[in-house]
Amino acid sequence: MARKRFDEMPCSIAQTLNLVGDWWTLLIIRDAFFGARRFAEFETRLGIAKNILANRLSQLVDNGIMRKVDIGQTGTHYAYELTEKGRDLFPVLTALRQWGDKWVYGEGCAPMDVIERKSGRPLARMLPLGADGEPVALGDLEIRLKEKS
Amino acid sequence: MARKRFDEMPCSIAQTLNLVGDWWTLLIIRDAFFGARRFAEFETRLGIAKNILANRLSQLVDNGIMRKVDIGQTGTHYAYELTEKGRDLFPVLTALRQWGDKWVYGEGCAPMDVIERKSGRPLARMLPLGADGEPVALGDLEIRLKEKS
DNA sequence: TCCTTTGGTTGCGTAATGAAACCATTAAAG
DNA sequence: CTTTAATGGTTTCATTACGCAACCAAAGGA
Repeated sequence: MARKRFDEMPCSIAQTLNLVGDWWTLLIIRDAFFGARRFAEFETRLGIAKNILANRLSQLVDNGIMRKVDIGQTGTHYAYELTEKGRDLFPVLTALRQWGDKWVYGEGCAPMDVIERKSGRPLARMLPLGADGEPVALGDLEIRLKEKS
Repeated sequence: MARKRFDEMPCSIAQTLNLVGDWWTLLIIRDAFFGARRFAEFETRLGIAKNILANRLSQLVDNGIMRKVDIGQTGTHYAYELTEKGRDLFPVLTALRQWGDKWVYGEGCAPMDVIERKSGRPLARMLPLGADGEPVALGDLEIRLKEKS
């Protein structure tokens, strides 16, 4: 049967995965962060089939995560770029990358570094912090579900 | 054809998605964080088909993200629990949740809050920080690819 | 004028998904 | 001791989505 949707799950994680949680979508967004803008660019960088790419890009545009800009004079050249909503996924990609750096490649063996030009150093490891700015302990967390109105 | 694998992509994001990037896997991990341990618990919480759940759990165990523990005396009761590698995905889930809180539900309308007991307040918004502890500007980043040895 | 580039769409075969039925082992109930 | 239920799956089968390749239309360039 069709892929199951998580639409009805009252959970931000499920909802987010519903929008960007498929095999290719986050990689498209990654390449957009890394500078890809054109249809053909995404195609060759990712090695993705054209129909899948077209489908995913139009979903991303529909969901307000990317925007299709008509460049060139008459309408056969387009650029796809991230909206603010899309750029706001940067923490998600960073968390994924840092996990892979540590657990897939091992500390110091990652195939790519993301460097802050200002300091010349890599980004700090992202950790969920409490209100006081200290890393939280998993055991100190409490999930509070809201009543549905 | 089969789903395309990202095995060969030299990128921590692709590698991480390869391990946890499928439709159900991150939701299984989410429920593990929220206290689910038994096969049937995951099944009813998620509404997932048994074959898919069995498949995903065994993948997670194979990849070292979860561990299958024999509870009960003789071997018909098992608990699935996160390893350290799995618990280390908490930043990923937090980033996904916070994005959905903001962009799907809107600030203050999220269906669940994650509260730090110590302070009684929700976690801070996760942001990629530079080496100096200040949030990074997207424009100030540089990707540095390592040569393959 | 013809050829190439861009950005797709269409068909088709195959793999993965999801529902339901089935099953073996063990605990619990009577 | 026999029967019943629960746990944790496996199997079967229909449906869907993925991936490849071929095709295509509009615009630009030679």
